[in-house]
Parts: sequence; C-alpha cells; structure tokens
Amino acid sequence: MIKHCPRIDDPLLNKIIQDIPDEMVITRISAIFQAIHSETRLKILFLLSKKEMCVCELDYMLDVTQSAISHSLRVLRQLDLVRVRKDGKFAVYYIADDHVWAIIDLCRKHVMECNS
Amino acid sequence: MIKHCPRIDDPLLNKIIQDIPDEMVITRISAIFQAIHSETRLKILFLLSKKEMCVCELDYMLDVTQSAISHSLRVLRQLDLVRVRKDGKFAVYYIADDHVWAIIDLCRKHVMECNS
DNA sequence: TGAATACATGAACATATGTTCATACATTTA
DNA sequence: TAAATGTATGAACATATGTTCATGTATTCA
Repeated sequence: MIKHCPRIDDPLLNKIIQDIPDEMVITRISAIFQAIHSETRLKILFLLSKKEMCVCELDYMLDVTQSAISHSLRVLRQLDLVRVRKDGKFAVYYIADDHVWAIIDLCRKHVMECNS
Repeated sequence: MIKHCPRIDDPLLNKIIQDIPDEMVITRISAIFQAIHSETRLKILFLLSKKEMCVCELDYMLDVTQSAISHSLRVLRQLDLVRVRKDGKFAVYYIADDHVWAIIDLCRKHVMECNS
C-alpha cells in the first residue's frame, strides 16, 4: 500500500484519467505538433495559407534546399495537413482542410495578442 | 540572372513574403509547438485542463519519473503555457494560455475526424 | 530539531530530427 | 528522342530532445 500526497483524491483522478484522450489520440496529436514545430514546415503552412504553390515557388521563398522542402512536404502530407495536385510536371500543394486553416489562424491571433 | 519556373510570379511572391510572420514570430510559434509536441507535456496540458494540479498529482497519473515531470513543467512554464502557485510545500500548476489550449483542441478534433 | 515530503536541477545518454548531398524518376520541350 | 526542368527519395551526419539518476533545496510534521 503506497502512501500518497494528501492532495491526491484517487476516485477523482481516476475519473480524470478516463476523461482525457487515449494514447492513440495523444500520439497522433503529438505527431501533428511534431510536424509543425519545424520552422521550415511552419513557414510552408503560412505560405500555403496565402495561395497554393508548387515546390518551385516554395523553393524561391525559403532558404533551404529543394530537397529539404520536399522532405518537409512529405511529413505534412502524411499527416494530411497539406495535399498535392499534379499539374503537368508541377506538384501543387495546398492546405488540406479547415482544421489546419483554423490552427494557422489561431497562431496568427496568438502572436498578435502576445507582446511578450 | 536566374531562370525561374514559369509559375513564379516575382511581385506576387515577394508581397506574400512580406505578409507572413517574420523570423522572430516564427521562432516563437515554433517553440510553442516544440513544447507541446512531447507526449508527456501534451498529457500534462490535458490533465491541467481538467483541474489545477500539484506535481504529485501529475506524478500519480503519468508513467514517467517526477524528475521528467518537473523538467516538462519548466518548459511549459518558460513559454507561459502554464503557471505555478505555491501552496505550502506544494507547487500547484494551472493552464495559462487559452489560445494554445484552443489549438490543442482543434488538433484533437482533426485527429478524431481523420480515419487514416 | 530531525525526518519526511514535495519539488527542482544538472549531468549523462540514447534516440530522434532536419538538413544536405547525391541521385533517381517523371514530365515537358526543343 | 535528347536535354532540361520539376520533384522525390535514401544515406549520412551534426544537433536537439526527453528521460533517468543523483542530488539539492524548501517546507511541513512529529
């Protein structure tokens, strides 16, 4: 029998544990943040939020190699944060869905309202 | 004179570059996502969203050492995502930033609606 | 006052991540 | 069809990150 800190209310805490998202969901959310924590990928999302772009256009605006951009796009694609459309020899990327839009927008707002 | 892909519209792209958040802001947003990409820190935020908790309570619910929890809390604190209140010998942590919480919840929705 | 409890911190280490380089593939253009 | 253009991928590497262990500090309780 383990002794606990007096603040611990077992039934309450056990209920709370049931209440939060399960491991699988946590892992997937974590993967999303893992993806967009990279400055390059974050910039890509901000850029694509202005208009859909092919890899060349992104390459024109970012200070990393085209290879790095393609790798980054793959990560974003695999999490369904962006999607591709083939247009001749171009790969045109765009923001995948409204959730992602909302996330980008919240980031913007957070920045605007935060003077720290 | 560099030759560009025909899709590149220099004036447009240069305008877009001005439009997205600058380096400093990108770095800061990136730091926030970096912080909440850790599964432990993500769980901490979900737990604290239910009620404020001392380190003991978090320790009771998480499968990492108390040391790891303290380290994680420090990261969250430094970004002002959580704050501490001292209560006797207890350190009571609580959520500080609503925007970030909103972003986390959006991700949760994104994940739940995604069957991939 | 001494022991116990709650929490924080630094060092160390294994693992994960982002980038570049080299190269391959696909589509277009001359 | 050959060359050029646009994109993707794998290997390699330097760096960053999360965790644990060991230990330190502060507060409480007996």
